[in-house]
Amino acid sequence: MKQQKRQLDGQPEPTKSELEILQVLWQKGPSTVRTVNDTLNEEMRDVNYTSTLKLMQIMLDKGLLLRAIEGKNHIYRPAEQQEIMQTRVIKGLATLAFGGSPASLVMRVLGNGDTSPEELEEIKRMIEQLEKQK
Amino acid sequence: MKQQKRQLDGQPEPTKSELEILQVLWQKGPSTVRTVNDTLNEEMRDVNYTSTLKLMQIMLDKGLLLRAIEGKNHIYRPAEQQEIMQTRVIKGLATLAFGGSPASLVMRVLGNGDTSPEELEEIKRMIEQLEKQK
DNA sequence: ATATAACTAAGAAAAAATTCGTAGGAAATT
DNA sequence: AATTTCCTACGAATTTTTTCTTAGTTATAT
Repeated sequence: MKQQKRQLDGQPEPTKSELEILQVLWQKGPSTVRTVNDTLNEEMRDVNYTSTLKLMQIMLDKGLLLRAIEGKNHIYRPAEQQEIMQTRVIKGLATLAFGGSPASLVMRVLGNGDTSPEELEEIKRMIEQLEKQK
Repeated sequence: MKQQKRQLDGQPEPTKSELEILQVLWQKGPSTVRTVNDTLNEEMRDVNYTSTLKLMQIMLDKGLLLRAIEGKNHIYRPAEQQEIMQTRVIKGLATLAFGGSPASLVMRVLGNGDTSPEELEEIKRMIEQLEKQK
């Protein structure tokens, strides 16, 4: 009777390991545990297959993932769009470390210097777009 | 022989609760545990005094905080500048949820719509500054 | 001087997150 | 049909993070 806690109160907040898995799924689209696990091991760090499996089952339980059953395999996919989830975790971090101000978070990233000139241009264009819509 | 782990390998990554405490210290400057705890209780959530104390001691241990002893009281302050630490945690999140691209993180925040026109202007000015420096 | 209040220290408990081991079933291979 | 391989399920152990309890010290006030 505690299993569904996250589903009920507010939106589910993925943990760090959960974010890693979500990122793989966003990249590759719906995938089996095997695929996710292989990707994690290639691109990030050593994880045991059953650890990934267990975590994905927990995420299913929390409502972070959905799955379809195809024969013997299970195919998982994120329950939320990447955009929505990214926005959610950013807001969480802004609250925690930036006095709740996403804008100051942006300033910090930009001030940090590893944004390329092309990216800066792109961001500027986006701002101009936003200002037009106003 | 495990206590100093974080100090040795890489930079210390604050946990969520630790970030809350850092945020108070960044806001108010060097403070006693009492002050930090009161602030947490007023502005964020209920925490027991000794919980805050314990956590700050752990943070001292990890090298996240420094302290000066004044008579009976201990005055804590962040070991790192706010800018540095914020940059660090942002990069962590970018790695975890944005494919390592801080710029796409910025786009996500801006696209999200709760940045005020004034803030947008400010960000745009900042970008122009950055482009000049180039 | 005694009591009260405010502080630190530190171990332990509790909660949350992560990893692992084992069991069992289905499919493929020999 | 037996063996090997690959999968899921799931409890349990581990690790990390957070909270709390108790003890002891110092200052302050009565």
